[in-house]
Amino acid sequence: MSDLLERLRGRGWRMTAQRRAVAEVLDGDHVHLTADEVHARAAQRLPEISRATVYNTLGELVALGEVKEVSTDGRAKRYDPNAHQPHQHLVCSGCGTIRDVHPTGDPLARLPLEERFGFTVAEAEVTYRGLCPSCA
Amino acid sequence: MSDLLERLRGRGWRMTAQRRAVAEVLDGDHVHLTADEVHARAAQRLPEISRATVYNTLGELVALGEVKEVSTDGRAKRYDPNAHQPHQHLVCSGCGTIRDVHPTGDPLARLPLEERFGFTVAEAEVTYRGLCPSCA
DNA sequence: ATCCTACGATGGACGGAATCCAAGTCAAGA
DNA sequence: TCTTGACTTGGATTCCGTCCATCGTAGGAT
Repeated sequence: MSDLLERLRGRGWRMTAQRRAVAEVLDGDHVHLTADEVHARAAQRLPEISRATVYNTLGELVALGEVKEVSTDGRAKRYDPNAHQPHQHLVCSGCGTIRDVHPTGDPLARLPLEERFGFTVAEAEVTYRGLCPSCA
Repeated sequence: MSDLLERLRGRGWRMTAQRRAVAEVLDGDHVHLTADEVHARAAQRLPEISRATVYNTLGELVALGEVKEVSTDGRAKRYDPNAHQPHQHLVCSGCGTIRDVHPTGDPLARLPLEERFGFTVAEAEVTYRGLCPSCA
């Protein structure tokens, strides 16, 4: 149990059993769970927890920068607890598994000013697609 | 791109008024329309065209590689008729509009071998996020 | 320790996007 | 022109996620 709960408390989070359950689920393995999967795991500890609460809590964690959202083509969003280390994703086109990867350099720097069209560009998200060893 | 219909016919596509209407919508400006927008524009020519047909046809065009799907967080997918020229996307977090952009260098080259975990990496998709001039 | 109250939780209704399905229609080869 | 299987239709359905009115409770105040 890391200091995630401590950080949240320090930011004025009102600590409830539900929020603790969700935070503890995400604090575990570095997998990329959907909101429903988070709900299922949280419900093992706290059977009455509602889906709405899980969505609310995930949204708050994202807003606080403790968790990142990963949107995978049309399916349910996934939530990535590895938010403090910048990284990108490698997705297997066969089975859909996601791995965190760390490309070199800053992808933002690759977009020249004249290609920004007046946008205030905040981030660059890179998704590598391919086949994992077992699907190849 | 006006030979799109020819290419499709050459691939054994049965040419119907509905498919022609959808293909002609995409053959126009290089904007990134949602399925509903494609439906609305196709319906100007062919008032009774159904949403299901638009979805079917878009799916077929994607499978044929004539159109690319662009999934933008939580919003409706957009369809990119510019499928033959490699490019990346700049997305406005405010209104969802998408622009094609051309970063320098090859994003694939930035993923070191030891970060590929045995995957056969086929492509890198980069999404730049920010605010467009009117949303800023 | 107890009280208060504003913030959080609940779950059912709701909404948008996309898919499914059974029935009707029609393009195009014979 | 006929035939047939591919295509179209629109309504129902699923999947994800949000909204909302109501109830519960964490934690500061007393």
